[in-house]
Amino acid sequence: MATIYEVAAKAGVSPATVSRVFNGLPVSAEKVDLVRAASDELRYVPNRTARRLRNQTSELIALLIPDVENPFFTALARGVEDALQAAGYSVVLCNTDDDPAKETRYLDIANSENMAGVILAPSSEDGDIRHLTDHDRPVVVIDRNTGLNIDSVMVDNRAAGIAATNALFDAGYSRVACIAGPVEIESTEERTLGWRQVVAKRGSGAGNLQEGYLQHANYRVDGGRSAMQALLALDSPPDAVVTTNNLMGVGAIQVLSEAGIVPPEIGIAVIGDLPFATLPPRAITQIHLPARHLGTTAARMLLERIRGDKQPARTVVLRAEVTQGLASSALS
Amino acid sequence: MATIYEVAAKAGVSPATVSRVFNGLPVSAEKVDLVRAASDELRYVPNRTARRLRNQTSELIALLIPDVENPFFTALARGVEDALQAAGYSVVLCNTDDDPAKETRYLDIANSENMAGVILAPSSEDGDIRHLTDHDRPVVVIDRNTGLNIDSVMVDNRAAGIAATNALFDAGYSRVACIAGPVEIESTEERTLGWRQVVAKRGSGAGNLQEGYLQHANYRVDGGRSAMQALLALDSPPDAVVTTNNLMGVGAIQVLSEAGIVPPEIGIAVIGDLPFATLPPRAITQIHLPARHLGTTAARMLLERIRGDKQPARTVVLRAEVTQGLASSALS
DNA sequence: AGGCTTGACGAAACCGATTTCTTCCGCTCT
DNA sequence: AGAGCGGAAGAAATCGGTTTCGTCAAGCCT
Repeated sequence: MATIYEVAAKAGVSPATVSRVFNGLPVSAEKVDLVRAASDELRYVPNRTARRLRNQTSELIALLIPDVENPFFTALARGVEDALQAAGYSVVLCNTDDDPAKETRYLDIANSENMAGVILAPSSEDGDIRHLTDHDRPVVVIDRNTGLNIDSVMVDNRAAGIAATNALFDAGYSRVACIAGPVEIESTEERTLGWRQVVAKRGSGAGNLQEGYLQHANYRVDGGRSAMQALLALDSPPDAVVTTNNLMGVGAIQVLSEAGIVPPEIGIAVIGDLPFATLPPRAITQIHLPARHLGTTAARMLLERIRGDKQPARTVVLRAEVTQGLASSALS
Repeated sequence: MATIYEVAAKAGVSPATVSRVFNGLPVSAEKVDLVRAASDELRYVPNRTARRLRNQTSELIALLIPDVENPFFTALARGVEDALQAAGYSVVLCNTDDDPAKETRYLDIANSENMAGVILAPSSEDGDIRHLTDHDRPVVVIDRNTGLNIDSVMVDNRAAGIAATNALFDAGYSRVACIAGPVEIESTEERTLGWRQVVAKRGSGAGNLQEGYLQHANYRVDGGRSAMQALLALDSPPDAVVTTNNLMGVGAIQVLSEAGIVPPEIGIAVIGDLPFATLPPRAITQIHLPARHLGTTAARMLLERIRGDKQPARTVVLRAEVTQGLASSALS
């Protein structure tokens, strides 16, 4: 790797002049040519490490997500990347695996690498977010209330839960269960509250909140599977089910489909998208979470901070959008 | 951010001693205590940029993949991460979006950031891989023949194509079509050759290679959709289809399922995994690509290089594994 | 006791950029 | 003509670590 000194020596100028050429500072046309020729010949690429040590900043932005295998987060990542790429930044994706220790480690890296900013998507447990504000590095948090003075982009999770549940009642189902994620996760709890609220109002008769209709499980496919199996084993199983995330929805649908139960025999509403669903469309109600939009929004807010915006922290709330599934009456 | 100089001043020692304490070099117990106390109090974290400028290396490894939204690549990423994490490295994921320019940009970044190594998964077009060997930085390439002296991990794509096609003939289907990716991509072409080879041998009668049974489309869900629609529109449509990647498989299945055609009325073999499939198991033959294993293997090879292994470049070939689908005879 | 090894540790060089400080040159203005 | 100004460009400081080199004192040997 050629250095700026080698280029300077070859061009017969000082390193300062080479630096000025590369940064567009005023240099005589004659020397510009000399420097360009020398740097081309040596295939000089400025060393970012050295530059960063001096400048105390880079064009790298860290995006921390809990699970690269979850389409919700990869869609979000695309949104982030699209927006930041356009602004000349590069995104490095860090998989925290829902592990606060890994999250903290990557945050430390982002700091000591002098990255330009950080976008943090929630992991199940609260990591040491204080690391962030400490170093006055621009940060945007996605879908998590930190209680700190940090920009955030949220989803209206309560509304999503309400919409999902209402859609099932509207379609004619009456015994609507809920497959929820771990109680520690704020977003899934909010969605569950939305479900509970609608069931309390529209559920049939007195026993509107059937024993066992609320299943907590892990946030992945196998969590959805075991929860659905538990629901099917009930004495009076539900005729419809809401799942509070996409992967649990996949698990639930797998179990039903293995048992030969398909919509509209049962109603299914999934909060989140099923990007690789192989079922006919409209068989399932989906509450589309604006994953990509969350990403672009977070990226734009981060860019404003990087450019020096000092206004108090903002919270932007985005809404989900419903795609209607089949009605229960289609059974007849 | 406290620096090593501030710590040294507070502890009453030289910066060299502080550095030695942090790197486990011999320092008297007394001074170790002084330094630890001072650095704790100042919450000192070594600046990685400065360290790297001196050491010319970091514990960061870049993983370049063409599409973060494709489960094959995210599974691969998990494999890479698992192996490297255990060895004390952190992985940054870069999404090249099948764009040679982006690929080149990330490679340049990996170089000028002095990253410890690079793992490169193929994009459709050949980027400027020569950038890699230039800088004698450890590199492993996944599923692409470079012709250069670079370590690589390959999948036996021909065998996968053969296995997929044989599975359909074995199940009793006789008119087997193929939905292939863009011709430029080597891996999909190899799989297509496998299909062609089996069809030539086992296809019915003279017209064993029906006009239109080979559809080229883009490597995504919509590519699979349009190709499947084209196949259905043929005068004599196939009774089974092989898709040369997972996303095209999803698209094909979606189209079939919308048309009310489900296995075993039609045979489907997908090369790749359908991680979020919502169909009953065994409805579809899957040729499981060892994505995660590809990742761990590549990571391990890279680690050997980072540790100074200088042997000539190696190529490791992994095989896919078949999960059998339903037989055509199940129709009756 | 005197020479020699050994180990701790500070001073200073170094990694490769950027940027300030200075110098130097040519030009304008009175 | 001489003071003053401005632009180009080199010398040197700087970012924050690591590492070499040299010093000094303690311990060991004959």
